[in-house]
Amino acid sequence: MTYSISDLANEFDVTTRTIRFYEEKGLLRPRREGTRRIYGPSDRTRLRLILRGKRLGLSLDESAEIIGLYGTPGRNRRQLELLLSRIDERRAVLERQQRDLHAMMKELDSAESQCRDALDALDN
Amino acid sequence: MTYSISDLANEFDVTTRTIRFYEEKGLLRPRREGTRRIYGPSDRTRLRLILRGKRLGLSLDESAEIIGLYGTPGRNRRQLELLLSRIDERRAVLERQQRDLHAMMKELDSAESQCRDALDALDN
DNA sequence: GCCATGCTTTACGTTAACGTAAACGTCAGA
DNA sequence: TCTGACGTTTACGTTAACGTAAAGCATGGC
Repeated sequence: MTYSISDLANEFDVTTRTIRFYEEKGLLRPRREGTRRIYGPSDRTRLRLILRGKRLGLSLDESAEIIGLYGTPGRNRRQLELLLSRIDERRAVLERQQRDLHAMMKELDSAESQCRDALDALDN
Repeated sequence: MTYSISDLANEFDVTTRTIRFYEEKGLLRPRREGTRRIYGPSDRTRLRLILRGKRLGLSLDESAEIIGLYGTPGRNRRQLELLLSRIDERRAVLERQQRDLHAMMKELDSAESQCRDALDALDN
């Protein structure tokens, strides 16, 4: 399965400019057919991961780093241990986000309750 | 309880410039004592909410909007219903973030497993 | 009286993540 | 043959969220 740049742009609802920008930043490396970019399934996956990172508020560099964590398990012990600690760091951030998310959810719930109460009061 | 600008800056680990910037953007409204800014508990809370928003990847405008959702339950039915729909929109975003967060967590878990396996293999 | 500390305003600088426009190649279809 | 849809590179523009001076007021301690 291969994709053109606008295939991906349409599927993920971004502009082609955005996709080229990600390539410029080293996040994507499509092969070329002449001058045209040809994206394979792995490119598509990387794009998915980048955009997921964005929705979580990550910078492109951060997304790049995280994507780098999946994949090459490294060679020597030092590298592996460093990798493990990076993973832990990331997890800590995600766990904090989870708590923040829950807190914000609760506040939305309470705001909705108040809102519904006010509406009920209007209905008398 | 009141706070100076550097009290808050220290507590939340941001610069005073950041706090003044938030005020400039209308997100904070400390009272003044002469020319000095004096922050009360509610200002402190707002700052907490803003920074929580940031950790979730929200822009300052988005945080401002969300903070606006808590508080004034609005007057008429139209306003209340509009408020409810805003709340629903926000909740939808948070739910998506929750899914994204879970997915990324799982991938980190799997990366860690692979990493540990590789370490075990080195230990023979 | 003087100096350090902390506050103030004003203003220009910086970075990330694209948007936007210009100018050009290529290829299938009328 | 020419037009329109799609692709390319190059390059300058834009917005958000601060950073970084510069210059000045106030005040408490030595």
